[in-house]
Amino acid sequence: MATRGRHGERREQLVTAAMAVIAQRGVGALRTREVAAAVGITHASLHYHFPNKIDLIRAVLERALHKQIVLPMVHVDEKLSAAERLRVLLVGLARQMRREPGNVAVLKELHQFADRDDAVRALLEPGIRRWREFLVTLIKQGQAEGDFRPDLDPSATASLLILVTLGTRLGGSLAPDLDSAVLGQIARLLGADTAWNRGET
Amino acid sequence: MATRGRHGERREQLVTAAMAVIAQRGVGALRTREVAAAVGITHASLHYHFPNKIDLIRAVLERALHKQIVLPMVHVDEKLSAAERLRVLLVGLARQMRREPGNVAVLKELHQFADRDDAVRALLEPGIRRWREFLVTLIKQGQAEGDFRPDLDPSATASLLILVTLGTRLGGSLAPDLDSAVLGQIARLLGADTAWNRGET
Amino acid sequence: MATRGRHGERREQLVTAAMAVIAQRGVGALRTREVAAAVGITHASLHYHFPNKIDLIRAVLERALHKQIVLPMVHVDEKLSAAERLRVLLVGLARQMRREPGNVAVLKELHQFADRDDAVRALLEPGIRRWREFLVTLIKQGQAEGDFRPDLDPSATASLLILVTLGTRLGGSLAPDLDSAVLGQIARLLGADTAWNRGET
Amino acid sequence: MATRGRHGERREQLVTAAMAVIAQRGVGALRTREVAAAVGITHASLHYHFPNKIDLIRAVLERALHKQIVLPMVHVDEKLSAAERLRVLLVGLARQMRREPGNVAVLKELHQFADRDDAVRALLEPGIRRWREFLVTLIKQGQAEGDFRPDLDPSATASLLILVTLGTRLGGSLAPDLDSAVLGQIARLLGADTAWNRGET
DNA sequence: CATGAATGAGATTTCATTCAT
DNA sequence: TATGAATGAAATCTCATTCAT
Repeated sequence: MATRGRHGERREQLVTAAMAVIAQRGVGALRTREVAAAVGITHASLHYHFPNKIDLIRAVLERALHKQIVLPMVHVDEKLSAAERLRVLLVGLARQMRREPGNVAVLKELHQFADRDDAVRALLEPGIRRWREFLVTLIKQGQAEGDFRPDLDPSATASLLILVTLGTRLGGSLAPDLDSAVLGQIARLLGADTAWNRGET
Repeated sequence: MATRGRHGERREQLVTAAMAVIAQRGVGALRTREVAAAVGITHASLHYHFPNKIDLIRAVLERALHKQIVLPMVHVDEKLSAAERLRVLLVGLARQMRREPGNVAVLKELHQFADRDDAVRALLEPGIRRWREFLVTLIKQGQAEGDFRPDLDPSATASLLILVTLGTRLGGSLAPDLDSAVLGQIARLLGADTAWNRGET
Repeated sequence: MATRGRHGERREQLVTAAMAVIAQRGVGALRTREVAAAVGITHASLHYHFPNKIDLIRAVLERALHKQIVLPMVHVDEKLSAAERLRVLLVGLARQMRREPGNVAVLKELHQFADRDDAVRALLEPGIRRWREFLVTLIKQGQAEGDFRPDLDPSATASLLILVTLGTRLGGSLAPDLDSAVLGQIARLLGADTAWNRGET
Repeated sequence: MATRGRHGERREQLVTAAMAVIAQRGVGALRTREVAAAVGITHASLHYHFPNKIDLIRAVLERALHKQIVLPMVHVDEKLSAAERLRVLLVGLARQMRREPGNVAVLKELHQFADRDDAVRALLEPGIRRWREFLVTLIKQGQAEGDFRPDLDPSATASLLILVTLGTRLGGSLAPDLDSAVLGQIARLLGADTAWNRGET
């Protein structure tokens, strides 16, 4: 409220700067001074654009969420089979995490935040919910297409996959890589006797 | 190994108090004063037991790690089959996480910390490494005993399971529950045609 | 050069206040809170002008040095003979020290400091070096003008005079006064049979 | 009072340790903990030997004073001429300062202290007074023996020499060395036409 | 003589926030 | 929009000192 300047170029610069800091050193290390300085204004001026520090953080969250969850789901080629789309999705996720570690770090930080900030939580939750719904649909389709084992519980399997992505995203450098070996193993586990179970990654 | 003290009763009290704070409000909200007050001493006195705040944090980590990772691994009945031991382990983990959410929260916080504090990271890393080794062994045994699919890549599967536990642990309230549906699904995925795949959760 | 500020009025006030404290009770007794209060701001505000306590101390030193060493050298009447200029300089020094004991005390404190703070030392050293060069020149001129004994080693004599001034400045209340008896004695010692040795202080 | 243990070996060790710290880093950096640790006891135990920190400091002072002022005066060969004794004294002082910089540093620190601690001052003052008396006597003797200029004002000259020694002692690394050139110059200045003025250092 | 434990009284520094200009 | 100046409220850390054992 009363937060958004008209076209808000400065605002965007500030969000970008803040995101960089959060990615590298965590929300806990976010200093308004530093962010302001990064775009060439005083920390006093930052408060014109974001009355509170928390508003700045939320703006960062919005942006990160958009890039990491919304975009991937949108961009999968709709002509592929469900099994292939799942694979493409996971591979893409893994690749993007490798390419934009900053984004991941930001999300990680914000997950942490979500536990105690309801507003942040409210932003994060629907993202996960949609992700789950998407997976469930995908799994059912895959079963219908005969690519996935028919005895899969779509919901439980979606949970499983969500846990895997969360583990990857939040485990940081301590988590095992979501590399092709692991992705292949997932494929083989989910696959019906026919398709994935016959062989290739 | 830690910092001081033969008896170290006070030290333990302080660690307990600090753990509670971290669990409820995060490392970022840890205040030495508060911790000290919680056990009835001055913050100056706290510094007698822990010269630095970070030493206190590390002590908390050691404890949480011990309870959450070391103890579970130790307490599995060695007479069970590998498949059953894995299930027991996962069920136990899920149960303990439900029973001691504080511990989980602490670990979550400290995972975050690990990315930037090498000392903390050094404590966390071997825990994960041993957990992985344990899983790999278990999977191989399960395969030898005919309970797990022979085409499982033990290492990749271990990675997968680690990601799942990390996801559970770090996803917090946003992560899907590691409930019996999910555990059952895991069992069915890993199982050879014979054992787990024939039936019960 | 210092730290901040175009106007820097507050900065100057703070330096003045700090100088007073150092003069009366020593650098060791300098408290940012006290200095800030003396000019009517909070100690938090002081840190706006001087990020570190040490920056404040250095600013004090700069000022004291200027007043005590630079200014006196500048203000000697150039029309006098070298011998008379030396006497004027020493008399003036003695007088100023009597009039502004604060300044002396500050310099004394800072001399102490210089042994362990390179930045302070770097400020103090050129002052001494220029003082020495000035004395050497003066002595040579005095010799040329026939007022000083021709067998004086200008450098050694300069050292001697520096030691005397240092002794005066640093000896504090325990040092003998640099009074007219002593100044007269110096004059007589340096003088050629002609000039100073003939008489008055 | 009530400070001295019976034979006080520990006491001496503590004084030695404290002296080392003061010499290297100044009284301001003296920490009871450190001193205690240096002799292998706790800082709590130190307070058995020295109820107050200031008592420790005073003990250090007593020792330093004794070594630096009392001892040199005592050990000059009484068979020499006054002029030679003065030279021996100054040379010895310079040499000792070069050999035991720690002692000098301690004295320097304590001079500083003296300005604000009357007890310390009371210890330092008689040392200087006796030093002055000694010099006055020496100068008079030297005049009587025909080695010093008869027109020297013994008291003023003594002041001068005291200032020189103070300057040397307190100027620290910033002061000119009291080397043979300077000592020679002093000799030539004081010398009657006969003795020192004729030539050699 | 010595120690472990505790304490009081600070000291410096950090930082988001406010506000007049 | 932006800034300089100030502030409040903390937070961590230091250190001499005390005292029961």
